Amino acid sequence: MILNKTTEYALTILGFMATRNENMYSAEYLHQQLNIPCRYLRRLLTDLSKHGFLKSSSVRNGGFVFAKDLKEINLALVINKLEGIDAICTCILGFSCCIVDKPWIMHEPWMEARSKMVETLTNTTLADLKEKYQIDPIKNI
Amino acid sequence: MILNKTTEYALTILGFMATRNENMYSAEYLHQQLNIPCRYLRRLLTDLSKHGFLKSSSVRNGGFVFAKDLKEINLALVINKLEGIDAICTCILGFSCCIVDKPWIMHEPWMEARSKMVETLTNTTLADLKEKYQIDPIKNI
DNA sequence: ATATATTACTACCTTTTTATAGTATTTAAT
DNA sequence: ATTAAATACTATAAAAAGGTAGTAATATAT
Repeated sequence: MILNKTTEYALTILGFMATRNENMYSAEYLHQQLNIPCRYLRRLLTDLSKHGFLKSSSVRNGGFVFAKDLKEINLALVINKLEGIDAICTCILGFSCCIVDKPWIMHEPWMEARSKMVETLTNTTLADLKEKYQIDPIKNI
Repeated sequence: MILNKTTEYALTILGFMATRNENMYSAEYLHQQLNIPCRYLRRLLTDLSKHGFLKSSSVRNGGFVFAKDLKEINLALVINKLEGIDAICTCILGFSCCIVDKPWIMHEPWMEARSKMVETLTNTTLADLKEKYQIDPIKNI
């Protein structure tokens, strides 16, 4: 009931980028700012590009920028892409031992709890975070 | 944002036990019914006893029964005991990279989403599940 | 054209989680 | 006292997640 590290990193990266006004973020820069293991961070940035959140330019002074409008990226979307919630589960509703004709006893309370969480996460976009937490690039710490 | 297997197993076991009317559940019986790896299940049952949810009797015709009233066991409690949510986090609020004077940008939306989930899970006890899903021991499948 | 600052790919290592195996312990029924 | 049906303990194996290293690819500034 907690995010895994990879997802935590991804949210940290996207949240950081969303609340600054740089026009390009290199892996090296993000590594310095966010204290995420360097090589793992790079791999994750590539993944975030493949997932369509970022686009990369591997050129001098290159790095990563958002591939779409911040309004279009909500937190549930990021979590789903990274944790593959839809893909992993044999049961469309979330649990391996939960099958259609003999559902898991915990199915209903769990899904109720989970859907409330997902609702909140879906309603929060990176644009919302930017609005709330934007950091002035001049006194950028 | 998904439960780990161990927690899933634990909820499955406790939910199963809560909705039947046997007076004793052996590891072997639970294994047959729930399709959880046998040896792992046994260890988990011991853990659930140590956590105070069950009590065991290692005697002929022994097994496991609840150690307390079903009303006193809510789902958040089980999850917390198994996933050690309180213990793991250096930040009291849930994230390793989130420190008091420089909180994680995602802190607020994540905590809001999470607390809604926890609220629902806290409000669901095994007694509620029993009431809703109790299975007649005669036609017990 | 070349050098350079960057990302991309692939293989591998480490740590954590999940699962198994062997043996010891418990205690009621006999 | 012995047997037997159960759990308890400890070590280890297998699988998954997290992290590292080396090298290739990209394409612009020079």
